[in-house]
Amino acid sequence: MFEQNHYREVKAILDAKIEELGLRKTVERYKILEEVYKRDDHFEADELYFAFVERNFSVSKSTVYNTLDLLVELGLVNKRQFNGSHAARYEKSFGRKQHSHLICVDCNRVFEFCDPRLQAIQDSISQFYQMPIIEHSLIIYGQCQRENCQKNG
Amino acid sequence: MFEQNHYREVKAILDAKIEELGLRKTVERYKILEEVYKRDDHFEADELYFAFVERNFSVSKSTVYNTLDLLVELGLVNKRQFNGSHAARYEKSFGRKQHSHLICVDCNRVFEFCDPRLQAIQDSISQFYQMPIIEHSLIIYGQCQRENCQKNG
DNA sequence: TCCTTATTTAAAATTAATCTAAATAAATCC
DNA sequence: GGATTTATTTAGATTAATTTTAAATAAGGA
Repeated sequence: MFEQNHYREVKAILDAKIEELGLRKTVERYKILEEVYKRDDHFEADELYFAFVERNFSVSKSTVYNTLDLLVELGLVNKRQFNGSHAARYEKSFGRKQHSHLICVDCNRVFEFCDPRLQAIQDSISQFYQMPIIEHSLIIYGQCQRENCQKNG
Repeated sequence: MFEQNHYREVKAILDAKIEELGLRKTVERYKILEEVYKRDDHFEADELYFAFVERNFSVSKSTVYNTLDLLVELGLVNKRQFNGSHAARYEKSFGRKQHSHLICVDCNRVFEFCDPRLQAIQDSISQFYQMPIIEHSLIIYGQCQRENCQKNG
């Protein structure tokens, strides 16, 4: 089976960052990175934790939270807060263009899109307010109306 | 003192909606609506609750949460989730243009702006995905760098 | 005024996330 | 390789925001 995700690349990055920062190379950190890069969805910390539980790989929730935070800091993972939902959602970020989300308010399906005009808006705002911009988050809420779309589906 | 907010108008709307939906006109609902329309900030449910406590008007937290939800449903209040912060934030919505937020990641100051290109993006997305759009949320995170800007200020 | 039932309430429960202190295990030293 | 140091993991307790529950209250109609 050929490599289907960017695990090799991001592992190399994590290796380098860990050395640079004098951290330790723990089994958990690499396992979590690997799992994150296997997934294509926008998952909660809890979902990741239970994916491990199901597969009998033992990690604690604390480690899942801590490691996700670390990966976010290192720029390997994005953290987002979607509408209403109390819990934060994560997704891999390496090798992916900065993108926005379109979410179906009925079934919660997530679509990703990229519109260059958003960068233009960001630039204008940065200039107008004379503020350096760190990041932005655009979420559009709509109704996908697919035949199998249903509340909380 | 002249009227400084839209309380009269939104009260009329709430009246109508309450009648239309067969709900009851309770003291709490109008008090909360009034307080929301006195404020110009992006407040948490808790902050609203404590504003009442300080003024010796007794409402329970449950009612604050329930009523804010109701006002959101009726379109009189907007609910937003800003970065990192666990708690949801609310603001009045009547008589206000749809706007986006620019937030200082250091001091949490909130700036509001409006860019017509965002509507254009929304329209394109709606057309491309063939989905009716309910709403959108754009939040830009930057650093305001004012002299009195400081972490958690 | 009485009656029905929507609404409010205090308190308990839930959820997501963080903190704590003890146990474990990387990395370094000899 | 074995001992040592200390970063990391862990289970469990804790916090914060919100929701639920079931009893008490009060709006609106008869």
